[in-house]
Amino acid sequence: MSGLAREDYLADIYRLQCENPHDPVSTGSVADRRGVTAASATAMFKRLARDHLIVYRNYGGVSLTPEGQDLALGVLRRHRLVERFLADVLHIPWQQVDTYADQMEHALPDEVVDRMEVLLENPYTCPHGYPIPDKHGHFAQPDLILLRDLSVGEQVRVARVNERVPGLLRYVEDLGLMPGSLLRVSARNPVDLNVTIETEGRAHILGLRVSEAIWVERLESRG
Amino acid sequence: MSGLAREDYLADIYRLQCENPHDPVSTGSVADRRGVTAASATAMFKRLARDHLIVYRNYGGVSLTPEGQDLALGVLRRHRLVERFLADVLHIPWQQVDTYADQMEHALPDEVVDRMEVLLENPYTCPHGYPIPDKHGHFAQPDLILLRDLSVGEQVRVARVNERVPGLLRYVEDLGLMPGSLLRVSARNPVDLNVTIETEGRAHILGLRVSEAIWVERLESRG
DNA sequence: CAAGCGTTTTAGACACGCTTAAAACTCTTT
DNA sequence: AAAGAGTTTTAAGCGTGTCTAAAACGCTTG
Repeated sequence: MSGLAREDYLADIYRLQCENPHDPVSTGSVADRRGVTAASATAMFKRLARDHLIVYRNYGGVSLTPEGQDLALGVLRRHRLVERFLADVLHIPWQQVDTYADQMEHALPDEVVDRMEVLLENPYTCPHGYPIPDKHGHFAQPDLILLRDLSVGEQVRVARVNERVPGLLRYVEDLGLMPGSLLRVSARNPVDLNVTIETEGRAHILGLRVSEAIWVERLESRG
Repeated sequence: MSGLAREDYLADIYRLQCENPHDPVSTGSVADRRGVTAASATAMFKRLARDHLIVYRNYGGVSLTPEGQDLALGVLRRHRLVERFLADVLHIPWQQVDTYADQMEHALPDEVVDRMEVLLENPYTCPHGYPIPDKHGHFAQPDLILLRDLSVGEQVRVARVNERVPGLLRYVEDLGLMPGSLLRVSARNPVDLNVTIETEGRAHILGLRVSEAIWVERLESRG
């Protein structure tokens, strides 16, 4: 009845769609993300398409139907609320909450998720800065820029850190660049694309792998 | 790899074993408890026996191996800690926590369960009074008596209420007979087996269905 | 435009977990 | 001891979700 893996596929399709909104999501990218073979992804696509949760054309990738997107947003809501819960209530390090939330998110009754939301006082992002959809699938979409794309001298606040880049969370924590941290771009190297930033009085040189995994928001300018 | 339903079967076999420690657990009783057909239970028994988690003889019922019992106790631990968590932290009514915990218990990583235990300050019973095994499967086994078996005049404390008797939790709550409540047996009817009790100044007549679903402990008598 | 490479789909297989229907067994009852 | 009732097991089938190996496709390159 329920279908356990289905929702995971839908959520991953949604995430991939967001990362690259222009083209449809390829079989291989979903298979990679889920850690299964392309053949398995194809088989799942057929089931999801049969149930009108995705649109699937042979050799042409997939996209979510409105119905599929609703389900995907529900999974993301559960996932990110659970992450917040694990971090804020159970004090589990933020490096681990994504993995744990992946395991837990399917089994949680709606009422439990809703009560967690109340307990947490309606957070609107997960600990890594991704938005938490409300019960109707709505969520804030603030104007964020990749750290990679900043100019020298800009002062910004860290808003989001990609939780699926191996080792990044640990690294970012050591540097004091968690969501909410303030930083200033003090230099850019146009050849190797390194970015030098200053935060809490210390300077750090960030490579491309890092600077394109961190989103920031410009500080409100007055006047 | 993991096997989702397997653990449910093991836990239910354990529960049934406790209810009737003398004979082995029958196929039908497990099937009833799990809400599946006897054929399904038989099929699962073969898988569990193949993996040395139960001992299974054709037409002869099943019993847990030490390994199977360890797993079963782990499930019970998770189940009852989650119940406590749902009741105490998320304030979900105790009538519902058993159902929700059933859904959640498989998906919870050990670390999450352990942190819940710390947050709850190491409770040793679930909200209905069943003991919570520790990480090694050990748990307190206090001397409890069925309310059914009390004599007139005895003063006792409610210790445990069977959470799987339909409607009982609601009924018991209305009567003020939650675990911890004190009561005195004021009469017994030897024909219809009704028991009359007094609690908080009010008297109630309890039928057999109720009196054999509530365990009590005798109050410490001072020497 | 054809060759070739990488991606995707098909084909065939398997484990899990469930079903119904029929056969086998056990136990009680006469 | 045979009959019958109730329980349990077998048999056959279905959906999910995965795999490997082989075939089909599509795109880039010579």
